[in-house]
Amino acid sequence: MPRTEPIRAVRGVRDILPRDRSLWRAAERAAAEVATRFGYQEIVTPIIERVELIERVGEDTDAIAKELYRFEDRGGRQLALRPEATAGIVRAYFEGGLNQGPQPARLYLFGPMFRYDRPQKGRYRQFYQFDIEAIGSASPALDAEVIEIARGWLNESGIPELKLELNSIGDGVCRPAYLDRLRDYYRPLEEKLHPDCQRRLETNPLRLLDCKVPQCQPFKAGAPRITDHLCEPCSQAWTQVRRLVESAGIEYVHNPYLVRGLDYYTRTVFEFYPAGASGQQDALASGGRYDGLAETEGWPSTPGVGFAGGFDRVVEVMAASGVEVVAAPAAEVAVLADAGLDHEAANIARICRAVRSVAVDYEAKSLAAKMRSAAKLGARWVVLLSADEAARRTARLRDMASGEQVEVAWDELPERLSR
RNA sequence: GUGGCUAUAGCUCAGCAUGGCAGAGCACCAGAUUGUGGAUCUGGGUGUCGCGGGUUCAAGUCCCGCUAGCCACCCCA
Repeated sequence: MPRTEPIRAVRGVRDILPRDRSLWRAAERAAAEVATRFGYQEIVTPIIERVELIERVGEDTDAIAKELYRFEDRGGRQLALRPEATAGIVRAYFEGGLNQGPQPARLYLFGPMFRYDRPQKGRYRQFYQFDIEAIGSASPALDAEVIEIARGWLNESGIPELKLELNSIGDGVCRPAYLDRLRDYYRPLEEKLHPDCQRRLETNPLRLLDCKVPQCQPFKAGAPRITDHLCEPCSQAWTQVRRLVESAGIEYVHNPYLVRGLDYYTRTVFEFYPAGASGQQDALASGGRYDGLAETEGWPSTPGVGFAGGFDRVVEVMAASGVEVVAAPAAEVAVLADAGLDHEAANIARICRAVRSVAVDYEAKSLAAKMRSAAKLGARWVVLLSADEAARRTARLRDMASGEQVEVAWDELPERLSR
């Protein structure tokens, strides 16, 4: 028999198997419950979008240049697998007329996102996010609200110890003037910066602040802080957000180096880390305000705020912190019939399914082997059937915990199983 | 996109330095058990040694290329 290489999964993707699924489900349930409690409704948007939608909002960034999962469809359209949810949700907000309903539109979404980079631990080409967006309001109260939702989700997922970092990056009014100050500060130091940062100095000076290269670190402390140079509206919003977060009982640290690289981000930015996290790579959820995004997409200027949280990493942290979800057995009842009684076994299973989950073992194996399988399945009961009993329309019901076994008429099985 | 490490049974891995019969544990199957379980004992190997090429009398082992995985960098919209 000729053999070929078995077909394996595509590079950088993975399966979530039944044994892991219960933990994922717990994280998803926590997300949906918290979102619902805050009046957010679920939205589902396509995982494919026009490449312009993604490129428009992330032009020039490495992320788009190198990591966008893009392709051409059969009609020659340039498409991308979405790398994040916000751009698509904002598009749907206008296309679906949510801009004409009560504002803000409070929305949440679960789903896979894609990035085309080299896989490593915790970074897959297909990964899963929980996304929250409040679109159509500039109120700082919503910044605090989405922060509270993020914390609520992580807490209810079983991650109580969190670190919240918070910052404001101003807006189109005050940021340009601040960026000039930042450039003025860094220009004399240019030669001491590493090459990427020398380039950033002119192209994207905010990025200088969250550079992680050791040689650039000494200069950060003396750099001007944007929170000291906010315009009046931004400054008031910054004060409000902090006050609201505090009154929600949420501890945070102001990290003046927390930034976003793209112009449409405004004011609030935040990230949640697990308590012990040191590096920048461990953010469980990150978000902020994006008052310039709708306009970037070509829609009417509309404010919005939200966050995205990664299930892959959250589930990892849950497992590491000992969160355990009792997995339900695949079937509560296993039906084991002698050879040739498949019909009768299926009938009995159908009867029992009125009250319990039931799986039939149709394999041609010894009874001992079938009992072994039933035990491993976690079945609480086993229904045994021989030809004699089938003729009488009875079966033996065995309680796997006690080992008690009684002969029962088929019709009485549901009653006995529901005790 | 860059660098390092790795690839042998369904899974985890040993064997490779110094080329010479394809191995272990777990899992799985069967039996002990005149049909009844997760424990125990006994038996069973289920394999293109990732793929392709090269060196050699001989390659799982040495060399080259490719693919994939892991780790880190870049980046994380």
